[in-house]
Amino acid sequence: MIFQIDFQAGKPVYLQLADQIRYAAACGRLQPGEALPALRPLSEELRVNRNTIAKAYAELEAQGIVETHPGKGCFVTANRSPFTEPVRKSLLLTEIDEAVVMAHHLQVDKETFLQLVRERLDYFETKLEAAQNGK
Amino acid sequence: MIFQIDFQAGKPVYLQLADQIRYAAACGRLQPGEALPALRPLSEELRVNRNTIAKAYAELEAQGIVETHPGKGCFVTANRSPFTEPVRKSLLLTEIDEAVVMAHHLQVDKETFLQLVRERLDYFETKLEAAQNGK
DNA sequence: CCAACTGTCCTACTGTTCTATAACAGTTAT
DNA sequence: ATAACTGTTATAGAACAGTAGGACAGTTGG
Repeated sequence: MIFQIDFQAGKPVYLQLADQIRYAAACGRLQPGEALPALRPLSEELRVNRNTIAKAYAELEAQGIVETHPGKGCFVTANRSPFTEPVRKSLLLTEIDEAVVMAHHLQVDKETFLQLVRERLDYFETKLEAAQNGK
Repeated sequence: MIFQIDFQAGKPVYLQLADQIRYAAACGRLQPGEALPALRPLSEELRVNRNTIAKAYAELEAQGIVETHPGKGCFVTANRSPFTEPVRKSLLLTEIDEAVVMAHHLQVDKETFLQLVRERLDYFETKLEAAQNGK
């Protein structure tokens, strides 16, 4: 379990960490029910304050990706979003539009873009299956 | 030309504005060569400081979407990214992965996701063609 | 030239992020 | 019970990002 923080990236450390955990959960490297590293050990490993780790975990809890239990730890949840169906669809469309708009400005054509999306979907699917069979 | 700022969104105003202009350029509502609103009039209309508008324009200039000329104004550029091909592909993959990861946590399956992406691509394509024929 | 417009620069205030520290409360194994 | 873990809360301070207003410099049309 190793996370990589870039202190010169401009992006807040707690968001970098939250992104990486969210990513790991999506590709099965972190399984539902699995415990995240405790605040203090991880804060030492990443050379970051405890509160910064706690803020990342709080961020993920707000998104329904982990649950924290005082005294026990922070655990990856089984997949369930705290948002209603219309809200989830709206959130996802916003994210998709950002990618589509970026593709336009980077002059990536429609078919190339769709091919990239398929590749990434397959990649995550493969990773997920491998992680589930492995355990 | 009307932009909509949400002061309670948590997202910085200058980024909200940059996003909307980038979006408008991608769907042809803003054409290459067209001038953006001047700093002061737009800052009055949106009830924000001139410098906030200027920061949004600077953000877009760094992404190669607009060019500003002191004394003249800020203009939408013909489509050309300031980044090299590998950098552009990496930027786009990061954006795509964010959407794919979000789809996973929102429990949107692969086929539904792909269908949403196709819909949005078609939507932008249609908008772009309509804008180009209209002018 | 000059008035009215354009964007730019500098300074200041505010909120956020991160750090650091301390004290607190729940859980677990001994 | 106690020791050693877990996360939580509160506080303070430094560094930085976001926003704002005044003064400045380039451009344009009368």
